[in-house]
Amino acid sequence: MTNEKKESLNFIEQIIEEDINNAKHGGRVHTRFPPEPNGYLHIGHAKAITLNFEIAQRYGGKTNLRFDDTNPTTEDTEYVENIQKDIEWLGFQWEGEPLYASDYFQQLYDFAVKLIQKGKAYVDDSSAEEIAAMKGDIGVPGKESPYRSRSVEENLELFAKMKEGAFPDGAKVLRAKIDMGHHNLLLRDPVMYRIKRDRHHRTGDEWCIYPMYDFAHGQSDSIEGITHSLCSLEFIHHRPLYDWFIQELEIFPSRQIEFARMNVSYMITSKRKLLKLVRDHHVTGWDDPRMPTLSGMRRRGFPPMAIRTFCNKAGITKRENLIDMGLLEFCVRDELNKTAPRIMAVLDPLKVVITNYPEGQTEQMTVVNNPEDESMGTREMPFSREVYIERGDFMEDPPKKYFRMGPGRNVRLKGAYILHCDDFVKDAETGEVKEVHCTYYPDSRSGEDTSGVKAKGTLHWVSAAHARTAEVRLYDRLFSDPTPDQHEGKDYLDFLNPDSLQVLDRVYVEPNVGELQPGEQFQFLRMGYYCVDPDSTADHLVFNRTVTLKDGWAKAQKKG
RNA sequence: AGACCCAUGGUGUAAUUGGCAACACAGCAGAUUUUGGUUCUGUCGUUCUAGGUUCGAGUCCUAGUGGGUCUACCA
Repeated sequence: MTNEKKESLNFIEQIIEEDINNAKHGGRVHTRFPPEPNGYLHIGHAKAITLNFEIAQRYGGKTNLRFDDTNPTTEDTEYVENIQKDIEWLGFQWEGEPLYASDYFQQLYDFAVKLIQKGKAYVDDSSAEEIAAMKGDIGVPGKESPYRSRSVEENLELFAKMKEGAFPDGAKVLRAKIDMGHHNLLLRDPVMYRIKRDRHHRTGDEWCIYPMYDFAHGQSDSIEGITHSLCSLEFIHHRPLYDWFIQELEIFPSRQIEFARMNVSYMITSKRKLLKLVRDHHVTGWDDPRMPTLSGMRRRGFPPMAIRTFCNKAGITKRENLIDMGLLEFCVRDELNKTAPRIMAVLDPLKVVITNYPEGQTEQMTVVNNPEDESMGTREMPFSREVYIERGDFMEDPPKKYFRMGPGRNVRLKGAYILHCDDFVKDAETGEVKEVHCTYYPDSRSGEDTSGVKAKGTLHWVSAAHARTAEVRLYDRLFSDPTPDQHEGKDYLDFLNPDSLQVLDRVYVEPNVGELQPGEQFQFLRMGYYCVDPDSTADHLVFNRTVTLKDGWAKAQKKG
């Protein structure tokens, strides 16, 4: 093996390697990704998914997909399906079939009975309000419930009746008997089971009692033999409870390890806030290309590998973090630069007439598809007397450092000829430049240029007679503030970027792009990366802007 | 108020576990370029504070400061 630089380990990898070295669990590594099927996956989930799957892969382990479906009121199979699709899109495959916490309802019930028999759980008749009132406060001990000292027999009987449906919703709960004075509120006799008669998306009406997160998650981990249960920092206070149940139940000791969730500037990940964006039509849906959801980023054209690279670059620690969205964009560009074929498209067309080019003549110009990857080959582009260039590539009176077209200047059309700009025509009313007149140097053809003419710059272009028309949707960040939901007294909706979507309906695209499939990605030369939207049809092409190219000229201009 | 977690350039993450603080992104300057892209080179800038242990502290100890989390029959 080569002696490469020793790769540094994050703190979770360090724990795992230590466990492997100590032959803990026979050196086995088994992780899980445990979404609740009540919403769409977003960039934050991508981090958890990437971590769980890649870390298991790295140590020859496995990763389960387990739906944490213990709350029938909010959960649905629609989410189950989309979540699976998103994980597969990222390129991961879970071990075996998808698993469900609801598969373990009977086992969980039996666990609860065991705890009752040990005198470690009791049925409480108190209302939710009473339980909250008796909970105490931060720094203030709670009070024990009057039902806390029921006999094991009575508890067993009442719990069985709860299951049979003898009591109305909310009438009783099963609680763990731990310590009402504990400084960790979660250890003040946490609720294990509640009565709820909602129809469950998988078990239907089979159950009317459902376990709470704390009495389902760790137990499910244990049942599946999960060795390292990775979760975000907000569960750190749950760990003593996680461990307490495992110890009292005497079951497989999964270990919970917490890491800081990833925050990305200009993005929000609150399910509630995302839902509101959809409900109030600030976006077109969960898969709107501006959404931080995986389905949104997919539609936007972010390659899954770029998202994974981004998650890895963000790293794993226990600190609060705010990662620059620029890093995500860098990962997207870096990936697309290698993989996306170049085509030419003129977003804001300006007609150029080549006055010395024969009318009715067409030449085929050979253009490389990707200078980064020769194997992607070349294509032919028709060239004729009238072409479109980008309006921004012409200036009546350009400054010295402007490397584009202006009166008297020579500019190359990429892959074609060098043009000399002779004249331009303005609209009498608006003053807008309508047309530019040029002459071409016949011996300057790309690849066989003997003209000796120096071009000021190189422009992309499309032959007017051959161009295809397309709609292009220019997307920008959804919010104008890096942390829209972190401002006191202001709502995140106050920071919605009014220019997050701009629709161009008369874009000219070079003709030889073939049959376009939704999701297909291109670099519009000099303009950015674009992908075919699912709305696109053979008659009406629709492209989404994934991300712009890095633009040194724009930056220089901004500086003035 | 109590408990718990955290603190390294603008941002994020490292530092062979006590031995010359580095990598990436962003920024700046330049070279190359038939994409003002890519690539390449250079450059800017970092250990929260105060004590202590030590030959030696980003790393260990104490205190402080700052930030975060926790009182759902949600997950």
